[in-house]
Amino acid sequence: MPRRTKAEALETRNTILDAAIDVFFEKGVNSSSLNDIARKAKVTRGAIYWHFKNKLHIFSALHDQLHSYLADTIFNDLQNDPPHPLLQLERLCTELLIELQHDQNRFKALSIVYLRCDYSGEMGQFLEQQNINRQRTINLFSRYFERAKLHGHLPNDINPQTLSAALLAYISGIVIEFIRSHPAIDLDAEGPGFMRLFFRNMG
Amino acid sequence: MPRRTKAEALETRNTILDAAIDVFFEKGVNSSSLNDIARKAKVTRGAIYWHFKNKLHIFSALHDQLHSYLADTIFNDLQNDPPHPLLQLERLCTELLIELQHDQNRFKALSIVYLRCDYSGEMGQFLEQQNINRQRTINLFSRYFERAKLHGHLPNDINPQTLSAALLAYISGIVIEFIRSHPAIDLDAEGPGFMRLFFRNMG
DNA sequence: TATTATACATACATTGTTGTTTGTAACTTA
DNA sequence: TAAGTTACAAACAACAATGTATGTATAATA
Repeated sequence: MPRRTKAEALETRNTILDAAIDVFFEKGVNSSSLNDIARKAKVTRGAIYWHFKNKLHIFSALHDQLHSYLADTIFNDLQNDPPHPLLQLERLCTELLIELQHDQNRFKALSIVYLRCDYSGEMGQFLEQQNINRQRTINLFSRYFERAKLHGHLPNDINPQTLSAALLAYISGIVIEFIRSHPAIDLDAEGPGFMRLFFRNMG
Repeated sequence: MPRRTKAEALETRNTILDAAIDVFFEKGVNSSSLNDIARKAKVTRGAIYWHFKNKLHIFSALHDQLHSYLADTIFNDLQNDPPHPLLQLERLCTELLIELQHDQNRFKALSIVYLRCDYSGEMGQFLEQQNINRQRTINLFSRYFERAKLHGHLPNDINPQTLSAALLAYISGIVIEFIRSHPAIDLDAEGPGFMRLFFRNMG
């Protein structure tokens, strides 16, 4: 019995996005049909085509909402201007890892992005976006290391940009191995040790 | 003008596999049809269905041939029984990174595995295989670190298994970032620096 | 309150892909 | 050298998914 009010329509849109996450997580982005998503959301494909141009645009919406999170978290953490930037950064990274183990939605989202989609063809555009975000993250990490250098907590021969890129690679690696081998790795138990290893000879 | 001799048939099979790598790399595993592969290999789908049960079995053949490589390389390197295991391991990892930049086929294969396929459904079986290989690699890395400990090159409070897992995550992270951001990262230039960072506080 | 735009559901036409089946020329082997 | 088997090609049937077009009840609006 259409038609719905505007608020209800927005709700429908969110219902579709939530359903898409579940379906993408179960069947993979490519093998998920709009019918699958529609059934999960208990609407028809008509509703989906009303809110989104096609499956790519659904993924795009999910991708956007995922990708601001990391940068925002780091940016907020940087506002604290801590006296021990390295310790602060280590704690932040450790928390991010542990959080991943407990936040089911973030796990699903990252699992989709890293394991359940295929960035060929039109999906390639999202790689570019991920690279932009990657550079931003590296720059944010750098701020910690530059501060650490000012405090004399870091050897002079170390390049903050390189170190940041290394840290990002390290974290990405841990996250991806965690997801790929799930549930073989316990980030609650091993996460802090991993991060300690990276930071142990700096502070 | 069939039929071919046995040697020619094997050649056809390899032609199909080579074509599959190219097509998978271009269109992604999921979006590649057997017709695409057939055209690239200049055969018909009939030939493909003769040699392989379906697309999954083509991928399986590629996956197998890819996944023995890393373990073999490390295993061979271990035979040298070097006096400075840490330096040796650092060199090995650095070489692996640099090689990736120059070996087009390995790049394509890793790009397919990390970026151009979707491990949902039946493809999930390959994740299990990757985990087995992951454990094997960690165990091989551990051998280096245990030797280093014997030589007194490593602090006693460090667990070789954890360190190996960390190293693998680090390398995986670098490789994946390299592939995802291609061609933004130059492993010739940055690879050695990345590895030095990991090993600098040990030897 | 009449009208228009909205928020969908339903139905349809098209297409691409898959697995299978059938056909066939040539290699192999007894 | 004939029979059987192999290594494919070509044709077929069936489905599944997509995009679109149409229908429609209702909210918004003037």
